[in-house]
Amino acid sequence: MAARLYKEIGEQIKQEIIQSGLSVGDKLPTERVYAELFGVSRTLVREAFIMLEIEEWIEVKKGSGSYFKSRPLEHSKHVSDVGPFELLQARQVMESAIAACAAQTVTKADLQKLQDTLELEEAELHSVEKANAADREFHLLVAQATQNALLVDNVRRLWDMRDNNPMWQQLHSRIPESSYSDQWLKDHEKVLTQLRKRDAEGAREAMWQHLENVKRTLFELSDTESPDFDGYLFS
Amino acid sequence: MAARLYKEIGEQIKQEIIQSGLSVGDKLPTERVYAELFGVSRTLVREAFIMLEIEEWIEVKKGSGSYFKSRPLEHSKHVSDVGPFELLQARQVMESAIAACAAQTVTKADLQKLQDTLELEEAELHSVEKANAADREFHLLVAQATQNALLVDNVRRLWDMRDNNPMWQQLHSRIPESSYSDQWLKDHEKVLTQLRKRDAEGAREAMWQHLENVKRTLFELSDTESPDFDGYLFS
DNA sequence: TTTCTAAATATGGTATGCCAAAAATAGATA
DNA sequence: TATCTATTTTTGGCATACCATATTTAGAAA
Repeated sequence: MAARLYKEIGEQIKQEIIQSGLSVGDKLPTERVYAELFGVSRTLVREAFIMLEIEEWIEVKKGSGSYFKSRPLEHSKHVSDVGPFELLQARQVMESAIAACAAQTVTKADLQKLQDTLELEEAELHSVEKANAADREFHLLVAQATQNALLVDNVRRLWDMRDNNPMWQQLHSRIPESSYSDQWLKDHEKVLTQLRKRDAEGAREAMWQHLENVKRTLFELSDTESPDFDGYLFS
Repeated sequence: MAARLYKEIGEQIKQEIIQSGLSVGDKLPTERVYAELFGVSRTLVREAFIMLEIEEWIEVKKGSGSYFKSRPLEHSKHVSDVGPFELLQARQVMESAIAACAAQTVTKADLQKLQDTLELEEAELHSVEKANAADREFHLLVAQATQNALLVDNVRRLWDMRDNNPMWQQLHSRIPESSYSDQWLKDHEKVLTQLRKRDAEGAREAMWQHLENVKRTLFELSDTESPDFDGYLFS
């Protein structure tokens, strides 16, 4: 069976690292040692090392050796494992809180950028791609107004998941045909208005309502035209 | 200069993929083609392909070829790049919103688990390791009560960052000596009480206040004992 | 013409060998 | 003895060559 032999070797080496009680910074056995240990060529061990290096388990130094770097964070849930509804709910919870936070830290420069993006959205309504890009940009700008890189990072992650989710792409392609775009634009305007007022609760409510509208739109689309989404939306 | 040549080649191939307008599922040029194109051996291209495979850009099929899989999510901010204060602020914004959400979806089973964990925290106050683990468990359980895997995932990510952050470890090691632990325990009890009442705003406020207390504690510790943290906390 | 089969080809998989940089060692020198 | 230097050894970097499997092609049979 064993397609991807280097991966198996890489996993075995991970186990070795753990079981041998290696500490961060410690030197690993050399490629040649592992090659002999596993009875394969050094090439394969080297490929396994590259895998571990990409996954940030080890650091490889020419002429010196390879060193245990860290036991990296667990892998996050995979993009395709999450349904659009679950994703939107997460966005609603997070982004509304972020909007409230942003209302207290937003600068004039931030507000200007948001205004520009809003106008861009309006101008690009006819283009699915560009309107979507501007939409994403607007939400990211709100997060950036918090001055907190981790919050920005989380919003970006959620949007990346959305844009990479095949189910979303299918649904999203139908949206611009409808009149929803206008509603979303008004929603964004409301968010911006509350941010201008530095009204935390107002911004929270505006963002919450916006995503509530998006959820409803998504639900109507999936309900009327694609009954095959049943059970998946709520996964 | 260029240690890790395979990484450079991998990055160049990524650019090629983007610029050539390749769609998901499309076949990539063969390893041999890239080898000739870049004027290197196939071995290096193969190593670059392994990198792209680990990063989920491509899928490699023996005898057939390599195929564009997806343009994966951008790498998140690295653990060590973020200061404890920024991390806590992110947790405060997110976890308070999550607590509010959880108040509306929490089950009796969830409440029982939270209660058990709370008792465990109380019993393990003397052990830094175990108290910390129970602390983490409590916050994760709150997130799990939302029934939303993405929210759980985000909380877990933030805690992973905390536990892997060297600066936090340094600060954290001093905390159990103090009386703060008692305060945190009471905070957790308040959160649980609000969840029992299914009071969203109450839960939000309780969690917010809890993390406000943590922030204050951290600030006092870093202020009084470690002036060298200046400028880093607010990065 | 269509379809099935076998040979040829294309493509990734693995192994071996030599190169270059770093580290360790031995010896000279103060 | 201590320290600097030259040399050897260790270790990863890269290339070439051959193997195994999937795909394609050519040709025979229906």
